[in-house]
Amino acid sequence: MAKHVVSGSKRTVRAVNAATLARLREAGLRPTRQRLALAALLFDGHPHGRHVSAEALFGEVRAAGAKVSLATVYNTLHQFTAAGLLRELVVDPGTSLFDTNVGDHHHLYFEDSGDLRDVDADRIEIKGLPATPKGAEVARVDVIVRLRRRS
Amino acid sequence: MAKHVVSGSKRTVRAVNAATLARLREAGLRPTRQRLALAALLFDGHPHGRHVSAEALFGEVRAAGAKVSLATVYNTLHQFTAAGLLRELVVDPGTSLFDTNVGDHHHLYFEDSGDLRDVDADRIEIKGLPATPKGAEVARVDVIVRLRRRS
DNA sequence: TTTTTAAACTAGAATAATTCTAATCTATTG
DNA sequence: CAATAGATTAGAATTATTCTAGTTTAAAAA
Ligand SMILES: [Mn+2]
Ligand SMILES: [Mn+2]
Ligand SMILES: [Zn+2]
Ligand SMILES: [Zn+2]
Repeated sequence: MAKHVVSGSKRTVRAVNAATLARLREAGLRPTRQRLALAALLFDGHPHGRHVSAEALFGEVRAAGAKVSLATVYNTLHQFTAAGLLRELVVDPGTSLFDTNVGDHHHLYFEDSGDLRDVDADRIEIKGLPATPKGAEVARVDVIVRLRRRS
Repeated sequence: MAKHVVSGSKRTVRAVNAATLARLREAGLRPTRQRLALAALLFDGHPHGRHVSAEALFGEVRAAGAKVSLATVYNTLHQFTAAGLLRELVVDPGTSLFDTNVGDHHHLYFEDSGDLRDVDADRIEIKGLPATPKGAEVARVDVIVRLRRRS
């Protein structure tokens, strides 16, 4: 996988994933140190996508040694969401999750373990929904199947 | 519609909706002044059900002249939910809504107006969902169709 | 009835998630 | 390199919700 060299401030030079860099550039977002670190955690080496909370990602990025504030984590998650790189999603009251899978899909939520699995939208069919009202359009359909241990 | 007389503390006597009283009794919840006031707002005269936030219900109950604390509103909403009289639901990050319709149904959410409409579950059919894993059961399926003004 | 008691209620403090502010820093452009 | 718009940050603020611990009350017992 090709790496590109990006000149940072001073003499710091870091190798950066080309796809990540392209993603940010296309979104009109400057490839800053913080965004690159967060994008790497979000998008690199997760072929099946991931679901992450702001607090959890903050923990990861700090553990990875990058200096990023919590405010920047929130800013970045919302910017990535606005740019279509992420989707925001709520399965439990209280916290948002950010989903790196921005394709049309739904969720299987295991209430006991907290596990969340994707279900491709093109594998399922929803019949009988009321007609979309005149002047409105469907922004998104969210299906969450909540599972618990049997009886 | 029949009213029952309930003896309150001291010499206070209030007329109370019989169905509301029965609902609380069946749930094993004492019909306190506060619960009766909240139940009246939630269940009386809303044939099509309602979706309400804790803060909004708190405003209503105070406007109705009842002295009820916000803590009691939260306690009561959660007790009613545990008793199956309400369902908790999140359409937007940040706040829970409590739904007086506890039948199997889904939602149409108008992002611009904040309006939320029920869609009976038996009018819709969802095909292609993965088989429920062994040892698990479906606790609930939530479908939220998010609508916005066209183009 | 009155008494007793567990349950319920409450104000206010505490917590959790998120957003805001205003000062500092930096990626980009000229 | 210098200028600058955009980005980052610490910490304060806000919002939704929960907790604490003292008070009240509905229901049961006497
Ligand atoms: Mn958000
Ligand atoms: Mn809740
Ligand atoms: Zn997903
Ligand atoms: Zn509903």
